[in-house]
Amino acid sequence: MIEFKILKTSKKSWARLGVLKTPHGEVETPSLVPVATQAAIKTLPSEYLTQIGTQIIISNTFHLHLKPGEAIVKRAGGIHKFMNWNGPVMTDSGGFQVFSLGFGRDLDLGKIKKFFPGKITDNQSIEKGTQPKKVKITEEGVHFFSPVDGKKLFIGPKESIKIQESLGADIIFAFDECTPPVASREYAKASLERTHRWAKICNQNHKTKQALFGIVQGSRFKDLRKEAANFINGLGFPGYGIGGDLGDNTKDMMDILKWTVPLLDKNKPRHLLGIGYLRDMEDVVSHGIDLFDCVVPTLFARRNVAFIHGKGELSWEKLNLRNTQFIKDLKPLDKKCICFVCTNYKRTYLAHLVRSGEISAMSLVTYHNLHFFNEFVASIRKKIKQGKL
RNA sequence: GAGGCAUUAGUUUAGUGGUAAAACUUCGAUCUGUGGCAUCGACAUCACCGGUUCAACUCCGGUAUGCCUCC
Repeated sequence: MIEFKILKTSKKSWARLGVLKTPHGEVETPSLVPVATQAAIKTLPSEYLTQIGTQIIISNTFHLHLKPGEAIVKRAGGIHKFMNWNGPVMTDSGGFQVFSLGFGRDLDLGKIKKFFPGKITDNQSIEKGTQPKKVKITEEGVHFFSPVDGKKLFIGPKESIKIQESLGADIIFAFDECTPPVASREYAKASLERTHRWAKICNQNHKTKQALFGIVQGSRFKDLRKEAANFINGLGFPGYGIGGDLGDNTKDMMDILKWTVPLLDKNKPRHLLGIGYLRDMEDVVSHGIDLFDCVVPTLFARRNVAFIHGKGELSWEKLNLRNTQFIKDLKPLDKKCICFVCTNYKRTYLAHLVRSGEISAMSLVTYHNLHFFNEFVASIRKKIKQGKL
């Protein structure tokens, strides 16, 4: 079980400061949840997570089911022992893979709509009844293929819950369909109704003391989002995820939060699924979000992009360590950063590692980026505490 | 000295009588509940000098350089 304690509610916005208590420790909220898809923060040993301010991580049902299989994780004593991380853990339900391996793969697009020349047009939309090419979505669940070996597999609400119970995370998510950003209203409505039926099934089949979060879908449509928030709120989950496509830009995303957040039980934590640009973080928090997971700090690190302090407080810059200028740069990665990497390594060396294809480049930048993001969120918490947000 | 073959992007190679293709490198950009450590751009007076032709990187001759064979 979890317990969510709100320490302070902002008078200026919907932001709040809280503590989320789990069987594996406490999380100060708002908090970033780094992504450990395959029970690993890529390139980083679990021991390092604490020193970079990580309080909770999220792993993935679909991927762990494929490899190594939940039985193996259970046999090892559950996901915490399996990966030697004794802090709080969430598992995503596999609902995102319905999208990422389905329409996302077909159209080569992410869940925030962007213009991809030649792939989609402005007015293209996915109509009700359409299926992705390789994934088949039915009333009972979803027929997937394994990205590892192409093998077919089926995951529905019951299966997802069962797998997540075997994995043993502190917080688990209901199985949903993450809808594509080009879904028509009719598609989104039909999908939402099915996601709601699945949410009920997840709730009924859930037997353990793990906290099961319901997920609010509804795409970019106001009435559907409100309907979703009301419905999910009515099922009595101990927390909520807000997922699916979140419009075309930050403003749309904020609109969606404005529609949904007020309809959710204010005493329960709200998790914004998959969102975490530094650019949006204050906005997201001021619209009432307590937790959010994002691959940006870790994924960008492996693409040689480091995030560093900008001039002011809560300002930042992006550094592409591949750029020529850094090979001769004797400055630390981020002179305002106190992390292990910034206090010990110079840009010239990191740039060299990047150019030489040394694996440690990814590791060191991942370490720094997570430190930076965690510190960034800590500054936001401080701002709420001081009444500035 | 004679003969043969070769010379195309930084590198390694395609290719065609109508101003060039790929991989890697280099330069830059992108990435939001992570199938891929990826994706998308940029970068060449086709060794040099002549000739044939409406048109030559392509055909012909010469020069240079390299490799091979023979004397």
